[in-house]
Formats: sequence, C-alpha cells, structure tokens
Amino acid sequence: MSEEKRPKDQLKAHIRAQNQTLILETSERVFARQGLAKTTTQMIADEAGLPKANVHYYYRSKKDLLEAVLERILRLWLDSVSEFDVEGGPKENLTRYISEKIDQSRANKNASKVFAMALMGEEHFVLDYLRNLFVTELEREKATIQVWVDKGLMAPVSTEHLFISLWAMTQTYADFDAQVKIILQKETLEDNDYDDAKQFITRMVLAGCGVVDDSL
Amino acid sequence: MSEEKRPKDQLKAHIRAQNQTLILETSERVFARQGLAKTTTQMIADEAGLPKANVHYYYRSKKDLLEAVLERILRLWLDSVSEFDVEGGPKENLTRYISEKIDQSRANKNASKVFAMALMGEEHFVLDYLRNLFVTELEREKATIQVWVDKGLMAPVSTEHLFISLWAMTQTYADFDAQVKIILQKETLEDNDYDDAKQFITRMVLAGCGVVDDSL
DNA sequence: GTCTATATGTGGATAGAC
DNA sequence: GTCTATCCACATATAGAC
Repeated sequence: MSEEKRPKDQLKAHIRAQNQTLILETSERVFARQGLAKTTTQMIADEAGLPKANVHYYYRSKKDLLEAVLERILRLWLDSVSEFDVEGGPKENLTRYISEKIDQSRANKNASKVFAMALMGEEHFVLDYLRNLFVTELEREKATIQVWVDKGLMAPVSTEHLFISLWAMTQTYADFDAQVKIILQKETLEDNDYDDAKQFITRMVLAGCGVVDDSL
Repeated sequence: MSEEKRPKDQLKAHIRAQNQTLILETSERVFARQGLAKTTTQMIADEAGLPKANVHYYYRSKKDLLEAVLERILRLWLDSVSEFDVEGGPKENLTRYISEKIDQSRANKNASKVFAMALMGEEHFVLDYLRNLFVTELEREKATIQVWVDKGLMAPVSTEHLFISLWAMTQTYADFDAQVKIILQKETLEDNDYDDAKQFITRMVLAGCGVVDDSL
C-alpha cells in the first residue's frame, strides 16, 4: 500500500508547490498595486483564479501570506546580489553594483515596492531581516572599502551614508516610479531612461568618493 | 439680532478652525504611524480626544480627510522651499538646497512619510499635484542650471535625474528612518547624523556635477 | 485538496437626541 | 456643534460537504 501511495504523494506535493507559487506571485503583484492593507485575500484569490478558502488553506492568515511573500522576495534578492571583490577596485565594483541594483529593481519592480511598503510600515519581519543579514553584510563592505581607502584608491567616506544614498537612488526608480514618470514626462520607462540613471548615479558616486575615473 | 449673532458666529468659526487643525494634525501623525489604509477614523478620533462622529462631521469621508491632510502638507512645503537663485551660483544653491531638504524632512517627518505613502499608493491627489506644480517648478530649475552650465560653472548633467536623486537621498532619512537607524545602529537620529548626511550628499552632488568645490 | 456557505468581527458613515 | 446608538458593507477566517 505504501508503494501505491508514493506517486499520489508526489502529485499532491506537486500541486501544493504549484499553487503556493501561484499564490505568492499573485500576492506580490496585488500587494504592490493595492498596498499591503488595502489588499484583500479575495482580490488575490480572484486574480489567481482560486476560491478564497483555497488561499487560506495554504496560508492560514493574511499576515502569514505577507511574510511568505517577503521571505521569497528576500531570498531571491540575496541570490542575485554579487558581493564586492577587493581585487577589482572601487571603480569597477561601484559601477557594477549600481548597474545591478538598478537592473534588479527594474526586473522586480513589484518585489521592490512590497519591500519598501513593508519597510515604511515597519513590519517586524523586514526590520529583523535588516538587523540580521544586512548589517553583517555591510560590515564586510565596510572592510573592503577601508582597504581601498588605505591603498589610496578612494577618499575616506562614510560607508553607512554611502550605502544609504546608493539604496535610495537606485530604489527610487522602482518604488516611486509614478513620480519618476511624471518628472521624465513618460508613460513608461525605457532602456535609455535606466541607462541615463545608471550613468548619472555612477558618475556622482565615483566623483563623490574621489575615485579616479579615467574614462571621463 | 444680526448684531448679536456675529460674536456667536465668530465663536463657532473659532471652534471649527481649532477642531479642524486638531483633527488634521492628529491624522497626519496616525496616518504616518499606521499607514494610510490601516488607519481608522476611530483611531484618529481617540487620539484627538473626540468622538468618531465629530471627525466625520468635519470631514465627511476618510478620503476627504486624507486629501485635506495632504493639501495641508503640500501647502506648508511650498512655503518653506526656497527657489534657486541664479546669481548665487551652483555651489551655494545646491548646498543650501540639500541642507534645507534634509532639515525639512527631519522637522516634518510625519508629513514626509504620509506624502511618500500616498505617492507609492499612487493617490490621484498627489499625482495631480506633482503634474501641475512640480513640473513647472522643475522647468525653472532646469533653466537656471542651463545658465550655470553655459557659464562653465558646472558640467552638463540631466536636471531630471539630478532632482530624482536629490529627492531620493534627502527623503530617505525621513521616509525609511527605520532602515537608516538600523544601518547607523542608533535608537534615534541626532544632529550629527543629519550633518554627516548633508556633508556626504553635498560632496557627492557637487563633485558629480563638476562644481569646483574650493573648500575641499 | 477543493470549494460553498457562513460565522464573526470591524470599519465607514449617519440618524437623531441633546 | 456634540455625541450615542446603529446601519450596512465588507474582510478575515473557518466549518463542513464533496
């Protein structure tokens, strides 16, 4: 009997994984569009093409669902972040970092917005994440930057304020895209808009950090 | 009789103005703390020490109330913004602009957060404001910057992306203060933190815009 | 695992007495 | 202008049949 049960369990597990992914992806979209509190489980269910009770079957409460969405976002982000490489030097690393951050917030605009909303709403889940993972990561970057400073490759700047500015500038194109569109007077942002942003931010950061930019 | 009525009307008008201010100030605080959708008129009433029906007497709907709050925020902001002064040159103007923006977002943290929430939620009221007032103001700054570029006082940069970055960097200390506190590892932000922010941002912007900063 | 029907709670808004 | 009591809509969450 147990031999017969296994394929059934595999099927169930497959259905489960499939539905969970569907619900999480849909939720991220609806949360980003409607805001966290305005979003109802009914909206998510409708947009996912499922009955509401089904959503609650997989995620008991709306809070659980939001946290699952946030966890997924953070996990995917961690995977796509490339760390600073000391050997590469400040110019290459900062340029790459800015480019990757802009690309990422563009590719995952909804994820970025949900994260920003949760952060502004001071959701414990997000604050804990920042405290645990983020800060240790920042320590590493700080050490790397110190090496570059000691080598005379860049000016001694506050790593904390540098990263606060980097995140603010790169995230704003996703989180406040409505504002950006109005300022640029465009219906939708295109490749060249993001290229302009990258170029402007990179130029400012390199110059502000006293990095010799021989390409200018 | 009309002579006797006037003082009564004045009293009523006074009560009205006083209550409206109380409700608006309380709302701004609660909206900033709880988020726009999570905030209930009951919370606002409780915190203002009024019965809920009283709040609805002055502002028929929650939407009306939010818009009144936003309108008040924007009016106060407009008054405290000093325009670019062509004669002053880029260094003085950009330095002052950054300093004023940081001071303002610090002094009115709640207002700043409510505005950011409404912007991220793409509230029509805020988008319309940006389209009408903001964009014309940007045109003026753009013309000023062009003058400076022509005079060789700064490099030709994209005014749009410059302002997008300026707003992002200066607002982030108010809007995402929870994140900033974690990065700086402080319970509360103090004078020197804001001074560091001003210094870092100013340095970066001036260098990035190719403004000769003889003080460095 | 799926889904209908429903219990339970809460919020926005107002009627109507004072 | 103030405030109690209440209506109605809607959201979360679950029970229970399939």
